[in-house]
Parts: sequence; structure tokens; C-alpha cells
Amino acid sequence: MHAAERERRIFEALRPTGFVSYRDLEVLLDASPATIRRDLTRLEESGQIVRIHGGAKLPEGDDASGPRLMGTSFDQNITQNLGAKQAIGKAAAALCQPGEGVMIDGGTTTLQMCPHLDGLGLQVLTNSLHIVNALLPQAGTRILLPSGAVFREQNIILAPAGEESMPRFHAPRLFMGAAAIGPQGAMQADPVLVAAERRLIDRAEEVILLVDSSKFRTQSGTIVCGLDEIDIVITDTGITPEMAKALQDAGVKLVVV
Amino acid sequence: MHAAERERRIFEALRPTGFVSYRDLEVLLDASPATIRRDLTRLEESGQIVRIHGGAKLPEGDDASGPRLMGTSFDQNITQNLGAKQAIGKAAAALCQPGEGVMIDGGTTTLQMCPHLDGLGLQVLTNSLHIVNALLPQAGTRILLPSGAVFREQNIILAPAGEESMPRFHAPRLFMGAAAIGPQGAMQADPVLVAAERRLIDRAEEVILLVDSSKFRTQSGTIVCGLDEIDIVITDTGITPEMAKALQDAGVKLVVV
DNA sequence: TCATATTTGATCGCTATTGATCGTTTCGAA
DNA sequence: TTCGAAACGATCAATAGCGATCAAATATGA
Repeated sequence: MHAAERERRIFEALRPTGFVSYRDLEVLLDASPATIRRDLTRLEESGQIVRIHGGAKLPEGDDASGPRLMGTSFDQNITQNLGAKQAIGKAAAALCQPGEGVMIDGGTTTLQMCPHLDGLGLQVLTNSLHIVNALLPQAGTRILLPSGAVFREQNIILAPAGEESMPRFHAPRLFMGAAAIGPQGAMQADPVLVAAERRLIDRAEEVILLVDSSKFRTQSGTIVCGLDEIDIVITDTGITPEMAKALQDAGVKLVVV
Repeated sequence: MHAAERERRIFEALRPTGFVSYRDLEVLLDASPATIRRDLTRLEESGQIVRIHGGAKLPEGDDASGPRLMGTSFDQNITQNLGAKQAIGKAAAALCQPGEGVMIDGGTTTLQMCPHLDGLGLQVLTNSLHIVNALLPQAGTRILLPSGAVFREQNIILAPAGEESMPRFHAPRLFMGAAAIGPQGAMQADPVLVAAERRLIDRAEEVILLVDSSKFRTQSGTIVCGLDEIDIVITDTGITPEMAKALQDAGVKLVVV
């Protein structure tokens, strides 16, 4: 293995949490301890990482450590396909008109919209506490919440069945995630999510689905809505031509980033 | 686990209430007692925390006492009179019956109830995102939120005027903070807080006010409610006999911790 | 092909970090 | 006020990580 390849792997390991232990690298690089140390020393001298006893971390400032709420599966999902999700989030944010009101469903992909919403002066209605935390530092973004009980597994706010939980609200756009998408439509693993999302869908003019391409290769539980209810799908280049055609045949506008 | 990760977790645990117990850290860090102590000692020497018997707290804000209107941030207030607030919070939590539903108003004193609510199986309705964060790790506590917009200065959820924002909810007890208390009643500095608290008061059987004794020496803006609407006041030993008598003459039960 | 330069691996002594075990101190409840 | 449990600090041994040096492997160029 070459030095360049090792460096690439080091950064790859570093990105999710901003830290790699020496032990991890020993397995990951399959190189001798001496070589690993030399790599780290070199990267530190060029200022790209900071070495600490037992490993290395990214320099302060550009670490991607976002809001960490709890040690749930959410934290694991958040780093999966992170690059694709970031690109999808950015594309989705570009669809927002300054000053308008939008709804954002909870999810690791929709979460990646938040950094790009700053300065747009939006009104965001969301049921996700993760998204609330991400938007809190943005002084110009107004955050609206529905009433209800906090559902810890997903960190979202769930209204009791049949209860009116949202202030009268209607939005031109709903940004939604999904556990899977196929010819039947968008799907979620947890049925309680379905009920929450149905309520959002009913209040939106336009439904925009944010899914990285791995979601096209998954089957998951309960159908949230058919393709006919989805207006736009934003995904990454991993989508197969067949899927793309199926979506377009169903009248869905497809955005590939 | 490495030192950097442990430090991160310590601050994460410290953020909600400004205090972590040694016991909590033992579970949270999964390290030996000696290592935890060393971490705390190191952080104290660098001035980032203050160690106290049984745990650690955030350093005090600059002005340790005296009247403060608005302007100082929540994070600074959190550490002021922390010891008194913790004791008051503990006493307040002892008033909760297992399994019942209660309302907790936002504030740095009411926040200190949260560590003592674990295991009671309460249903907590709150408008404060700080309290939500403090309660999230407690699996047995059900968290209910009203709908509305997030008001950043206090990190609470405000309903639009006249809007029905809470699920039908009625509670035996409301735990409330205040910026000041005097013969006229409880006062808040910010008028928008008054409106929010009035709404909570109307839904409670019993109103319990949590104020450290410095609040008796302060005058602040807008009256929230008269003494006749307050059932119990919990405060610390700094209260003067005259004030104590005035409260009891007004029919308020006084708890001094 | 051979000589040289670069990179990698191995070994050594040294230091830092951790965990265990004392005796002592502090806090809270009776 | 007294007593017991919990928290504390100090010390020591074990381990893991560190840097330096040298040998081996690989790449480079005449």
C-alpha cells in the first residue's frame, strides 16, 4: 500500500467522529506501527490533523461534529452515505424561496438541509428535535413545532391520535425522508412515523423526497405514500436507470446530485 | 476510550443542568474511578469546570449575585446560585407523585428538578427546550410539548396569541420559576414569558414557585400572578423573616431548604 | 545491471495513561 | 451528635503508546 492510499484511509476514518485511535489505524492500514506514526507525524506537520496520545483528531473548527443527542441508531445512520446526504441536502435547500414557510420531516438526510438554510429567513415547521437543534443557531430562521409527546427512538414529536397538533399551517413544500423507496412509493420502518408523515403530507402543496440511492435497494415496512403523491425526488448518482425511468413514468420529477 | 472522547462526554453531560455527579460519569465514561478523577482534576486545573464533592459543575458566571434583568444568557444564569437551585429542585421533585402528570415552566431553577425526576414515571408538559434536553435521557419520563414557535432568548416554545397550543391538558401541579418575587406576587422580566406562564397557571390545580432567595431582593418588570394564586413557594435559607411572614400571611405555604 | 535514494519494518528504552489498592475525609441520615 | 457509606487523594504496578535508531525491502536512475 502506498502512502497516498494510507492518507486517504486515515481521513476516511477521521471524518465521522473527528477522531481515530491508533489501534483502529493499525487494523485499517495494515501497516507497521512505525509507518503509522510516520504518517501521523507528517500529516500533523502539514497541519491537516492534530496528534494526541493514542490517536489523532481533526483540527479544531472544521470538525463535522454536529449535534449529538443520544447514542441511538440515529447516530450510526447519520454517518452512512454522509457525502451523498450532504449533497442531497444542499440541493433540497436550494428549492426553498427566501422568507417562505416550509415543513421538514425528521431524518438523517433532511437534517443535512439545515446548514444551507441559514440566511433565507424561512419559517420551518418540523417535528424533529434534531432539526430544531440544528436550526437553533440560525437567528433568522423561525422554528415552529407541533404539540405532542416526544418519541425517543426517533427524537420526534408525535401527536396523540386524532388530535389537532399543529397551529393552522399550510406550506408550499414538505421535505421528507424515507427508509426505502420503490414502485409502491415511499416506505418507513416504523408505523408511528407513517402517521406523523401522513399528517405533514396533507398540509403540503408539494412533497419533496430526499433519499440517497441506497434507499432504492431496500425494502422496508409500511408505505407512507404512493409515487403519485410525490412531486420531486432528490437522490445521488447511484440510482439505476430503471428506477429513474420508473419514477419519471409515474410523473415524479427527478433531481440527481 | 480516550481522554478526548471522555472530555467530550463530560461536557455533554454537563450542559443540560450545569452539573454532573460522579456516579453519572462512572456509567457514562465506562472508566475506572481513578481515571474519572484525573479527568476532572485536569479539567479543573485548566479552569473549564469546578469540582465539588460528588461531581463537577460549570464555573460560575461573572457576577455571582445581585439583580440581573435580561441580557445575561441562560448559560450564565445556570451556574448562579447553583447549589441553592439544586436543593430547591430536589425539594420540588419530592412533591411529585409517581406516575402523575405535571407542568414545568422553563427556567434555571426548575431545570434543577430534572435530575430528580428519573424513575418517577411522570408525564411532563413543558414549554422549555432546555428541560426537554435534560429529560431526554430519562426513558421512563414522558415529555409533552405545546405547539408554537421557538423563542430563542429563553429557548421556550411560544404559542401565537390566542391560539390553542396545548393538547387538552390539566395537571395537579405547575412548577414555575420567576425573575423576582415580592408582595405584589411573582414577576418576570420579559412580557412574553408572562403570557406563556399565565396559560400554564390556568391549567394547574396547584402553583409551586421555585425561587432562590436572591429573587426576593429583586424588582423585575411584569407581574405574572399575585401571591393569592401561588400555593407553595420553595426557596433557600437566604429568605428574610419579614418576607417569610408576608408570604405566610398571604396564605402561601413556604418550604425552605 | 548496479549503485543509490527512499520507504518500510523491527527493536530498544522511555514516557504517558490507566486501573487497583490503600488510608483518609466528607457528607447525609439516623 | 454519631455512624456508615460514599467520595477523595496518593501511591504503585501494568500496559500501551512514543520516538529514535538501524536493518531490510523497494523504487529510481545511470
